[in-house]
Amino acid sequence: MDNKKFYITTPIYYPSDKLHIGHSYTTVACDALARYKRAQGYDVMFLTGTDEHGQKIQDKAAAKGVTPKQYVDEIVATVKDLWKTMDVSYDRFIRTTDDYHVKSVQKIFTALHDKGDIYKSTYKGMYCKPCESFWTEAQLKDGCCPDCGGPVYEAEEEAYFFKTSKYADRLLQWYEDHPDFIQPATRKNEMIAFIKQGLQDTCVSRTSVSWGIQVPFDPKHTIYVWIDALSNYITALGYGNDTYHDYDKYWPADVHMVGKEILRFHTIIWPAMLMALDLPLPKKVFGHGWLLLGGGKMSKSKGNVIDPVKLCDRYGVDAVRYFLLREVPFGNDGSFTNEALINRINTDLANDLGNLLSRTVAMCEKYFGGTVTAEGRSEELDSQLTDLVAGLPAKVDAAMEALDVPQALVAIFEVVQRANKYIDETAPWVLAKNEADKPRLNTVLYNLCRALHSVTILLECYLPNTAPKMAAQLGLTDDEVKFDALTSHKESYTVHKGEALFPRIDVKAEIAYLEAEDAKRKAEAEAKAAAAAKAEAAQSEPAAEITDHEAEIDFDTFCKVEMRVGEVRACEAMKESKKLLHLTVFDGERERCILSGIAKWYKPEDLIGKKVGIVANLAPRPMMKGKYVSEGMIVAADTADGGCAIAFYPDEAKAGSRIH
RNA sequence: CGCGGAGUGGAGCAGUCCGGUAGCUCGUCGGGCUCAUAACCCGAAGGUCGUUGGUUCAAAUCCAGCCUCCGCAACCA
Repeated sequence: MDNKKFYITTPIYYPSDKLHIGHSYTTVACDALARYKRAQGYDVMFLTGTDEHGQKIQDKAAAKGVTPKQYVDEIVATVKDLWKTMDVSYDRFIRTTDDYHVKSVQKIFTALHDKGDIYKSTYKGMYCKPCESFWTEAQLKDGCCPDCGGPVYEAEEEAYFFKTSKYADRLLQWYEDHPDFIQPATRKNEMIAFIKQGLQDTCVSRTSVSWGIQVPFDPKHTIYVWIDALSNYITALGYGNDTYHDYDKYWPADVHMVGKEILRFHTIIWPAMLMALDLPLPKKVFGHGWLLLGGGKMSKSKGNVIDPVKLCDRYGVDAVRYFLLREVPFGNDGSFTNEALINRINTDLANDLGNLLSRTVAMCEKYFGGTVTAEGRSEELDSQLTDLVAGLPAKVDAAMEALDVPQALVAIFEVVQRANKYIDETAPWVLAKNEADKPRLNTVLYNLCRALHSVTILLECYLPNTAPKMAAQLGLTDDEVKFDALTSHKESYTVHKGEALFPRIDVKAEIAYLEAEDAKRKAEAEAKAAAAAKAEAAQSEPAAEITDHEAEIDFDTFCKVEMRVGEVRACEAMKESKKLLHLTVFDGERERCILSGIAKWYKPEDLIGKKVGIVANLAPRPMMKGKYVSEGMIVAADTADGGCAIAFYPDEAKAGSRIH
């Protein structure tokens, strides 16, 4: 037993805000796996933590008037509280601001640089001046800075790059040699496809962000997320530092549990980094699905986050844990609804499990004063229950080995349901009426206790609060709730009736209550947003709202911009893009093709025949990998809601007229 | 033709690789029981398996085309 180790990690979470139920989902799943392995006698290291650097936190802190460290300290405290509330049994909590991590990351960065796998180049991206931030195209919101909504322009800065591309072949080979490396298998194909379409080297430093770890040999550079965050999995074990000394014992990790959105980084960049460092790769990376809300991903910007603390307060930690572990299918997305949560609690926990314990214990007390024994009279029927119970540990184990936590719970509740049926089949209340049937009655109740005994042991991993309550009612000792007891024989059970495990929830009343709460919350959020908008509007009457002033230009420079009236001769939606309209505009001389990102706000028929302003001397720009060339720009104003409004010219303005 | 996923009774899903009476959970309806948290157990109704065509004795399953939805990528000069 002493050599068996199990190292499991959650992602490190970004503490720019309080965590939501999605984070709880990942962490609780890891907790169940960690508890399970511990119960099996493994030496477990369960790591979680926070990824605390970066622009966004710097901004949030500034907005609040505190230092970034003060800001994250506060959030991290709530994160730790949450895990305490949810009974998450992590062994270690790493913060990327911890000194030892910072030093280790600098060592790793230097080592990669010395090896030639990190080189200096320039980073090109979209830059927002007021925010001093680079954004990727994907991060932009309607072509503007996602933070301030202002315009962005192409810019470049000096940056260090990691040679991810160098490892493409080795990665593919690794996947082939280790078919279980990426879980679930369907995602593996995505990763392979992604690599095959050509890997880019990864930008690993920024000069425009200061809240982060300095590049030791080039202090104006800050190490950008990847090397800082991903390496937490080894620095937390003591790699590159003297704070911990567990690297040899636990690395490589058995499982990195991650959301599907970051699976790519964990199966491509991270392994490539490890290859570059000549370190072993983790055994498995599991990309779980999302807990969707209203069909979409939970996100703070949508205001549709569920606060796990509130749920735990109202329904109990184990109920929430059960829902998370059971409801989201293995590797797929699941959805969170109040109804689903309450149904799960009522059906599985209250009706099936809680009630089974309640009726079993009640009968033991009523008919035998609390003690039932292994003696008695068995019948053929019994094996249908007892065989299922005997086979349960193996089923749970198979599911847990495959990281399929929901399946493990399914197996356990199969036994619970079979036990309920067994009561119906044997009708103990009928047996109780006849003294001659007492031995039979004893056996029936003993079998039920035995079934509940096994269920109690196994459930500890998933419902750490409930299992001890069950053990108390079943009169189990500490030794008897260990995994060894799954296969051992117990002579007798002496039970003690206790409180209901899970009180049944009145569904209608509860839903009504929750809907009222939701409405209240929404109204508050709207009122707040409205007030904020109003305040901003009031404040910004003259100029404050305008953040994109350009440097003053002289008249000649202005004249260089050739704006003319153009007549839209044709306009069509593009099948290749949801955002672009394909316009054919007559500029007085010829028809030109202009692609404009206005499809969201204008239909083709709104524009055909209209006269619009165009920038006529803008350099033609190839778009969509050169499939189209856009020869100009439609003049339009931004609107408050992020949309745009095109200025239409009256008919008197002829196509080709200069606009000044 | 950018990559990928999905379309199965009212809802959510399995089954598709390896063709052969369409299954699970919840919901609905009917019945049984009274030990138990108005819980438990049994039964029924409800689906031309997105669509069109093909292969086959036989297709949810294999092949081809089409439609719709969802990610990612690209894209708002």
